[in-house]
Amino acid sequence: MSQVENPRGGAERGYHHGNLREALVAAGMELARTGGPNAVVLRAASRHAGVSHNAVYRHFANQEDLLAAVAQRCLTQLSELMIERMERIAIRRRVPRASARLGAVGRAYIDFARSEPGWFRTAFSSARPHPADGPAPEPPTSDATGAAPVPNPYDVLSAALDELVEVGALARERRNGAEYAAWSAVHGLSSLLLDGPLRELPEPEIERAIDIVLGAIARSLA
Amino acid sequence: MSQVENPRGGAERGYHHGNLREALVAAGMELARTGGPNAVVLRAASRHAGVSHNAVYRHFANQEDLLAAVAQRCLTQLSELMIERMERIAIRRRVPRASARLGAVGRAYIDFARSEPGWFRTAFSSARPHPADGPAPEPPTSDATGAAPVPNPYDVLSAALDELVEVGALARERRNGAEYAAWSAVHGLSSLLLDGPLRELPEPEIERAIDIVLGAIARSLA
DNA sequence: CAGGCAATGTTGACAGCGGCCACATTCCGT
DNA sequence: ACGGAATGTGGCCGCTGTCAACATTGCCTG
Repeated sequence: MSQVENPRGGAERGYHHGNLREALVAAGMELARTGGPNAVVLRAASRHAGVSHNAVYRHFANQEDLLAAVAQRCLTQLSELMIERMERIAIRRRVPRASARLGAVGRAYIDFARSEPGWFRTAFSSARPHPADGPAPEPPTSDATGAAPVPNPYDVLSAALDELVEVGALARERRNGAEYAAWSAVHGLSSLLLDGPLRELPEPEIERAIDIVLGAIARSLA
Repeated sequence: MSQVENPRGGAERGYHHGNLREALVAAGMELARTGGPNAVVLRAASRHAGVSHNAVYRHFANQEDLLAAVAQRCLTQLSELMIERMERIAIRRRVPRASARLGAVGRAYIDFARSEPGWFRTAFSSARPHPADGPAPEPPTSDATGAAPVPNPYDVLSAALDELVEVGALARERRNGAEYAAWSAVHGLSSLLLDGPLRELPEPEIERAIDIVLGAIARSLA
């Protein structure tokens, strides 16, 4: 199931797991994916990692701490989808491209919520960001693993808005605080579609709602 | 603690509680108020109602069912605050009044989330609306208690938008789907302020964010 | 008015969970 | 080589949700 292996590479292991922390987070991600934050359960995660239930406490203070690490990873997943979708936009003229990139970011946010509801709910399950999950554990490394430390949805959205300003499609005095409006709208729609009264909307009506909300964002920035 | 009494009015009771279902929902509301949906626990609720833990199953199918009833009541609480704040607006000229009423509805939504975070989280905790908690139990009553059967946040918001149209402040072709945009914005901001990265914003910045979001809603409707 | 049935509440049991404790094993620096 | 630090194990407790069996009461019917 889990792609996390111990350093020796094989499935067998000695007394020590070798990569337990990562394995536990990965197990937590699987649990969260289908069951949301409430499914991120210590004993299930440890079973999944093939380890005794108390081994968890060598890497996390308690269940909430593990959940926070999983939530952090869910946020990263969301950010990565946003970045990927944004970079896929291929328009040459700068102004429409900047607008399209902002729209793609918003769409990605909503699509992520709808295609990975468990992860989305977990990402915003009220857990504080996990302190020891942000920067890479080894600062002196030549960081060949990747430049982005920990992508954050807020930063991705901000970048898209900054681009709108650079291009001249958004007045600079409107820029200040624009994240609040745009982010609230896409996040709110996502939440309402998952857990709110919009939960039972038929598919075409959902598409209409998405278009309306994204359109309202664009109009409020214009 | 609980204001729910059995029919005989006294604290003592016989074998039957007399009003257990209501007492359990009230107990669930107390639990949800401080601890959110995860705190709505069968055994705690039954203890609170002074009843054996299995008595719950005579009124609710399982814990999720009780939680759904509590969530429904949380939604009602939210709606009532929205209505109260909306009706408090005292402006004579129709157009600014309609705008102010819509703004009051949005403010009420956000204020509710911030002043009763446990209830707000519970209201949107993914539980389906409880079937047997909607219409009043006694339809043949002369309904002196109130005309609104079960106030719904969506309906309150819709009414405010309808008023904008009647007054001429909102073009009729813009009315369609306007709930999605307005509701998403206030709901999203509320969620982000409670459980999202906006959680740690200082108070004045929070006020600024609220003003920005409400302003963006008004502008997107204009 | 009496009997009986349905509604309601109780007791007991079980498995799963989070969190402690003491103990076992292994890794690594000296 | 050795000894402490890091890591993993097993046992235990109280809590929870849920089931099954039983007890009590309200109320309808005859």
